[in-house]
Amino acid sequence: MSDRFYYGNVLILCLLLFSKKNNFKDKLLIMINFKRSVNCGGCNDCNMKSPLFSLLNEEELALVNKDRFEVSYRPGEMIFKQGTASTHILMLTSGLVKLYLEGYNGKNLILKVVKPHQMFGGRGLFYDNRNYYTAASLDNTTVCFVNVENFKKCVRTNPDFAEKFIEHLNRTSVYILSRFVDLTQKQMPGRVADALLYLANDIYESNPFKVTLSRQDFAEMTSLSKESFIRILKEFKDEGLIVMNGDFIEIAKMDALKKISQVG
Amino acid sequence: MSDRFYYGNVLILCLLLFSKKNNFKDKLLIMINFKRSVNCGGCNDCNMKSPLFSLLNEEELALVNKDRFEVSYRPGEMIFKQGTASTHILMLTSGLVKLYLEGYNGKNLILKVVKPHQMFGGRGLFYDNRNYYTAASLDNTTVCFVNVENFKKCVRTNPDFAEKFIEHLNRTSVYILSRFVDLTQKQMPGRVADALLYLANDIYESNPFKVTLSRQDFAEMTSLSKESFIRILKEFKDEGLIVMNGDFIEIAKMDALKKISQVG
DNA sequence: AATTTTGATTGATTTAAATCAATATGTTGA
DNA sequence: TCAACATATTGATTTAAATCAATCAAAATT
Repeated sequence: MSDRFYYGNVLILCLLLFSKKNNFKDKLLIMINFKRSVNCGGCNDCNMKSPLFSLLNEEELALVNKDRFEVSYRPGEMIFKQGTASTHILMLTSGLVKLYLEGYNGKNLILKVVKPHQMFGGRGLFYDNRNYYTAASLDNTTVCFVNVENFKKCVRTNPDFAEKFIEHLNRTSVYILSRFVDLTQKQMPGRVADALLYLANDIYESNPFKVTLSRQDFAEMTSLSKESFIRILKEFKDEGLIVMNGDFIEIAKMDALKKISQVG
Repeated sequence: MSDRFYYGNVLILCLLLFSKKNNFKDKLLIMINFKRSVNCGGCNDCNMKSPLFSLLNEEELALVNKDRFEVSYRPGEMIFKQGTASTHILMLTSGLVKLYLEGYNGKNLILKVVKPHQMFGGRGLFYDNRNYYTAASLDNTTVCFVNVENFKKCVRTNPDFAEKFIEHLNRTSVYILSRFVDLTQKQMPGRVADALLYLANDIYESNPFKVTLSRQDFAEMTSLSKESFIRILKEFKDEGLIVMNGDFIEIAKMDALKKISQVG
């Protein structure tokens, strides 16, 4: 655990001790007893960081915590595969994960990138408990596995939790719908612009940003061939829209790129 | 109301009077007091026909029934529009409805076709209560509008209902995901085959079937231009895969068409 | 019945993007 | 340090599908 991370935690602790929000004192007691790991301090971490898990009460939190476990992955490793049984809801503790559909002739389609403290998996929940996409690490990554049966119990006992979970499902769906239109109707420059804006603004939340995606990943994200993606990227570079430096990409003309994204 | 429909109802009534399933006697009492219309006998109809609404108890059913109303549409009429507030969950009582995304330059993308006793709307539920697609009638259609606040109350009070609703959301999502891959990876013949198989097997559930979709609708369903769709359809006809007669299409070689769908 | 309008069909042409092929650059491992 | 391999880039060519332009057929309107 880095020093920065440690001091950050201490700061949050102090702030919360003086606030009455979320029954902090009670939660503190549970926290001390929870299993801890390198990457998180038990479900209380999520309880504070995730708008979903913060809705659980002590008892529910303990239930979720009971069977949870963490796994680390190196870049490129698969976390779960499309078609297999969905036995856990996953929470990304650190790193970056890609969710993709395995299509025809070995062609994949990256649906979205997951960043820390976001949930994934569970699309088959209450349906047929299967995974409908594959998840793979893009980085050194740690993932927390929450038993799906325990999760389901919480959905049943806690209406706020159920509502928030439905919100999560719908938010993801709505995002996928927007990508659906983008990939079927925009042409190459618009789709490449979308991918760059998505990474800078939503995923890495910095500009310039260091990409851990391969060109192949980018291609699967924009539903283009690798070569076509590279060509458009080069055009953007030649036009001064972006600056590339090693693994870093900087969006130099944000407004111009947004315009390309909108025009399609 | 047609005679066939009437006798069908009487038959169901008799069968249920002798069964102990679903507290039928209690429900009968409510039924008599419920608002009735040409197309349905109040929410009890749904209570019997929909796997979702059949999970509601008397009280919840009465709540849902309180503010519900029915509207009829002629072919082509819009039911709700993408971007507007989602104030109701809708249940199709008769006819056929297309759900489509409004994309760029007036191009639409038909997500799915809804058939009677299926629910639609509510994708923005618990999220931002907006409609993320447009719904329009493909036929003479009647739709039952259920107040979204009443629906939400049922989700909170009835965990079985909540679970079934999540199942519905996930089932739809999973279908959309499969279409996502199909439309971005298959080429024209595969997509046209998909559309024909979908209509015959899932929507009209008959072969031959009478199409109420225009060529433009087909194009928006396959993400092709109208002309390209027509060309492939003609190819299929020339090859004897399908037989066309007026508004009717018959899939003559089901296995061959399925093969084309799979190959892409 | 004649006319206008709308939707469906067919053909010719253009365009976007994939594929194929070659080269370059970077990484890993002996 | 250099080979072996993977990944990235660039160029030439092909292909799939859109667009453009007519024509045809079927409704709707006068």
